[in-house]
Amino acid sequence: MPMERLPSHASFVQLLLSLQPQQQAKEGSRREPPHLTKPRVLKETTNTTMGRAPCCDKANVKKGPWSPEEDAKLKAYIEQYGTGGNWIALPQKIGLKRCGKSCRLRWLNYLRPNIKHGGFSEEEDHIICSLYISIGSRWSIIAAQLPGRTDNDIKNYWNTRLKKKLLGKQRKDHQQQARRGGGPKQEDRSDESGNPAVAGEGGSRSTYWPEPAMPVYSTGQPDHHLNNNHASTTDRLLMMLGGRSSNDSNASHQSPFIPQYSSVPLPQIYNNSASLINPSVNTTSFKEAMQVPHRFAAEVDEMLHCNPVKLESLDCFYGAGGISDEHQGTTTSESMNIWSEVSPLIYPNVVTSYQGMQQCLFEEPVHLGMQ
DNA sequence: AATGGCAACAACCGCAGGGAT
DNA sequence: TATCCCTGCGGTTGTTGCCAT
Repeated sequence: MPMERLPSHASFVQLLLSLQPQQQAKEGSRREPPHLTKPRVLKETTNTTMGRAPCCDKANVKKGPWSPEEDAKLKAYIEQYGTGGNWIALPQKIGLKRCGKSCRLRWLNYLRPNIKHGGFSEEEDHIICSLYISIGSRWSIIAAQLPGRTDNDIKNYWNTRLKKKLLGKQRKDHQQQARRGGGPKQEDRSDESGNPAVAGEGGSRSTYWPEPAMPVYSTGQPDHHLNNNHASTTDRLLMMLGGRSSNDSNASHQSPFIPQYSSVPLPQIYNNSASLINPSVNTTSFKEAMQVPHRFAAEVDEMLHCNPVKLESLDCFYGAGGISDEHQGTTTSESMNIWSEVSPLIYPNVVTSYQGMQQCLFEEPVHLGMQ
């Protein structure tokens, strides 16, 4: 029985509301990477007297890729009887020498009906990016917005492709800039658009970010800062993430994100988005839920500092040609067509978050340390 | 043809949350 | 209330296949 893949607004809000406690727990117990603590040993001997009891008998459990026979067994059983609410006991019933968790994962990520693999569309790319910006690496929530996609799939896709698209473009720009000793130039764009092969899925391992397809966000209010043509994309990203503008004389080369997260009541930013998604939502909980993970901030920070000057490749997060750039033009309307088909859960969330941040910046500078 | 490097994907691991007892 | 057990999640590693040399 496949899970509900298209949650309603209410259920999505519920999901968001459930984020914070988990996040706090995660942050509080962020552990060292396995390679720093202990090697990933295939534990043949398990200590049953200390620590956590193993979920299954590791010695009698098969690991590695699933065979077609195993797949068939598992699928046939679940389709006929369901999981029975107990994954641990399931492999024994079927006669599979697999861990229950492994069975669950195999079913959810591969055998479950209506699963899509590979071939992520540009729309899906942007949905993933948008949600990643909004909520960080909450892959299960992101997956819930992409019918047929699994969190594992999306996670892999992000780690292997999307992230590299950004980083790869950053490096390219950085190199070009180093060669010229100047800032971003118009020919950068024409070079990309004139070379469609590099953006194709097939082949290129040094792909560039595809042509932006996000809508231009209308803030519905005077936007002194963002309508300033001198406002760099860097500034926009910094503000979007709750940091400060690089035009701020106090801006330093330190991470613009992490200190702010630790000291700024960032969730205030999300007031508007909460009420927009569901007016009845408890905004306090929502605000708490929408805290951006520190790890995400650090990651974006790393991207930024790869090339602290030029961030045009991240324009996809804001809209074609930027939010208020003069040359938004036709690309914007085209992208609007694409985005009109996207789940309304996603776009308003990002847009209103952005709005809220602007508001926060202009109305409550004290919260951003801009006093 | 052989080989090394890399990318993509599948799968595993450990932790935290939450329900059941 | 405390404890146990299961599930869900995110991070990470292992495996496979492709490509360049």
